[in-house]
This record gives sequence, C-alpha cells and structure tokens, in this order.
Amino acid sequence: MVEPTGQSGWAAALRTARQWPVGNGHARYRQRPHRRTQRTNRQRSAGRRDQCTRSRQSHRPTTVTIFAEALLAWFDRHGRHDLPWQHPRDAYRVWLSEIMLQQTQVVTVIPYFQRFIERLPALGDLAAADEDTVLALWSGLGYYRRARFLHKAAQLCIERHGGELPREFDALAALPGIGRSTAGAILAQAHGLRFPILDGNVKRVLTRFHGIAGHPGEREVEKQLWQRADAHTPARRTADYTQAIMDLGATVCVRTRPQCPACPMHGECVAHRDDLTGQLPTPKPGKAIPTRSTVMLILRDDEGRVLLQRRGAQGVWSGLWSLPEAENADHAWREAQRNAHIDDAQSLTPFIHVFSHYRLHIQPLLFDRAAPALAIGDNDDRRWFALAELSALGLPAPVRSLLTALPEPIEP
DNA sequence: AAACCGGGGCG
DNA sequence: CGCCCAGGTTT
Repeated sequence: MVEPTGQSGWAAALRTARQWPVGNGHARYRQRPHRRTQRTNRQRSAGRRDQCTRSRQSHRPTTVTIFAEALLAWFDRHGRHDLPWQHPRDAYRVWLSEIMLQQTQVVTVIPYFQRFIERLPALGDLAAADEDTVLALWSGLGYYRRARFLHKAAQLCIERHGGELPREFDALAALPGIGRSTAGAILAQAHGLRFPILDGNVKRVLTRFHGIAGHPGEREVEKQLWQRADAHTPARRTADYTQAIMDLGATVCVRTRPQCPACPMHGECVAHRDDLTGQLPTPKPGKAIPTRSTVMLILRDDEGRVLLQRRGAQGVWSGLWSLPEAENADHAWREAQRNAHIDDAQSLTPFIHVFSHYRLHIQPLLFDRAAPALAIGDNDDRRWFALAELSALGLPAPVRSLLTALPEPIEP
C-alpha cells in the first residue's frame, strides 16, 4: 500500500479546500468557509495523523470532514438529485434500487425501477405478490436469483419485522440478498444513519484517493477499504454523502479515463498525484493457471516444405493446421522417425503461449533434410506444405510466427 | 473477450 | 471463517 500524503499534504488539503476558483464548480464551497459545528464519534477516534494536525491547528477542520465536505459540495452542484428512488427516499425504494444497481447501471435501472414500483409500490405488495409477477417485473435485468432474494426478504419482513424493513443493521443484514454494504446503504439513505457503504464505485474512489494497492477482493485490502469508508462517512448529511460518493465513482472517478480535473478531491488524491489512476484499483489477479509443455516438431524436407497435420475436433486449436507434437524430446524423435528419414535435429528457442486456462511451454525441434516416409502419404489431415502455402491455412498464431521465423536450412 | 461485483455458499 | 463462484452486461 502506498501511504497517503504526510502532514504537509494535509495542510495543503486545507488550503486546497479553501482555494478552489470560482467557475470550477466549487464556488459554493469556497464562499462558505468551514465552521466545525460538532465533533462526530468518527472525528474523536480519528487516526494519529489527524491528531497531529489537530494539535497544531486545533481550530481547523479535520481531513475527515474535508473529504466529506468537498464531496458534498460537489454533490450539491454535480450529483444526481432526480433519481426516482430519491423521491420519496424510503427504505423499500432504496432497497429495491440498491439491489437493481448491484447488477446494472443507473440509466438501465430507472425504467425497471419505475415499472416495479408502480406495480408493487410498497413492501407489503412485494411480499404478497407471487414469484412469477416478481420475476416478470425483473425480466431483462438478469441475475434473477436476486429477485428471488428480494421477494423472500419481503416475506420475512412481514413475518419477523411487522411488515417493515428493520432499522437495525444486524436484522437488515440477516435478510437474504442484503449484506454489509446494502444494509449500510439502506440505513444511510433511508434513515440518515451513519453507516458506511462499500460498493464498486466507492472501492474505486478509495483505492485511488489513498493509493491502496492490491486487489479489492483480497481480505486485507477490503478491510482497509471498509476502515477508510467508515472514517470518511460524516454524521451529518449521511444520505447525501452516500449518494455523492457513488455518483463520483459513477461519473468522475470512472474506471478508464477518470475525469480528475472535475474531482473535488483530486488535490489530495494519491493516485492522481502519482499518476496511478491507470493502475488502481489493482485488477483481479489472473488466477493461477497451470503450465503445460509440448514439443513441436518441424520436419522440413530438402525443398523447404514442412509437415503439418490438422488438429482434431476436441481441445484447443480444433480444426486448425498445426505442427506434429510430442510430450518430450524422446517421443519427438520417435514421432519424427515415423514420418520421415531424418538425421539431425536442432532445438529452437522455447517460448510460452498463454491461453485463458493454461499456459503452454513450447519447445520447437527442427528436423532438417527430412525425407518424407513413403508409407505415410499426404491426406486431408496431414500434408507437406511449402512455406508460401501457409498464408492460406488456418494456423494457430504461435505456430504461424514460429514457421515464418525459421532459420535457413544448413547445407550438408 | 475480459472485467465487473456484493452476497451466498461451500470447504 | 475465508475463499470462490454465479450471472449478464459493459469496455
């Protein structure tokens, strides 16, 4: 993990927060110097660095509030305030929107949300609906399992919680399809309670802002992200803040080509400072894939023709023309002798070809001056080809490059 | 053609 | 309790 800026950086944050120019979308913030009204629990328990800053400049706002304040100021001007689940912003509507948004972008969700809420306007309607109705309203969104969870959870609310979504975090997160982040989003958005969220947008914003490397799926990384998410979440305007950080991730701090100049936090963003937005968040590591190895036989006759065979219908490169293969050098010699009279071989530089599910270590063996065995003639699946003919054949890319870069035959 | 993503489920 | 996967769509 890359550590965020030191103390001088925090001082800079304070300056930055106060000096955004008019016309850059931050005028409102600039015109309203920060006055700390109350200290939240979070501010009280803020980290060491924070305390250093405060002890030196105890009248200044903490960086915790800087992040939230800057974001809220941005949200007031540039955030989305007209989303259908914001008016009214009740728990049922927030919940439905959160589940839909887990799998689909806002613009796609809106018409589905409206149709759903029109047909099943309250939690009781959802609980009472039959599953076919729910799935029909969901159809086109995909991930139908989540619609079933939604339906099931509504019925559980009737059974356990008097027909309402519970306001207690644990009870909420115990419902199917609602985990820590969705429970937090519902409590924050619908009830203004101070709970953090950590969806994909927030993960992107936080890994960049704090320069947190490592795939967010890793336990340690995710733990850090929740800590940061919690630390930044303000006690006041929590609902707006939650919407704001999601909006920022969705519209400014996007995965490719983020719009850093439009970001209210770019002055303190580690990824922006160190030009790491392209590397953060760290992409999912390609899962460990096995390495297999093969020997590819290049049998070349006096006229420069090479022996190719068509691959079977199964496995990789099915139906393509390719070189004969063997599992090791011994087998390669035996296979070569079956096909031709040969007297020497040279190992060419081995290389690795990567497939989605394994990597293939290829050892090319060149047998020059091969005299085709008469017993095994050309047929539909096996032929000696002149190099000039190769361009008309379907060849695997590594085989093609191998054959086009063959060394000149050594004269006897 | 891969990345994406909160939560469920499995080991 | 922690790791892995499902499931359509987007980049």
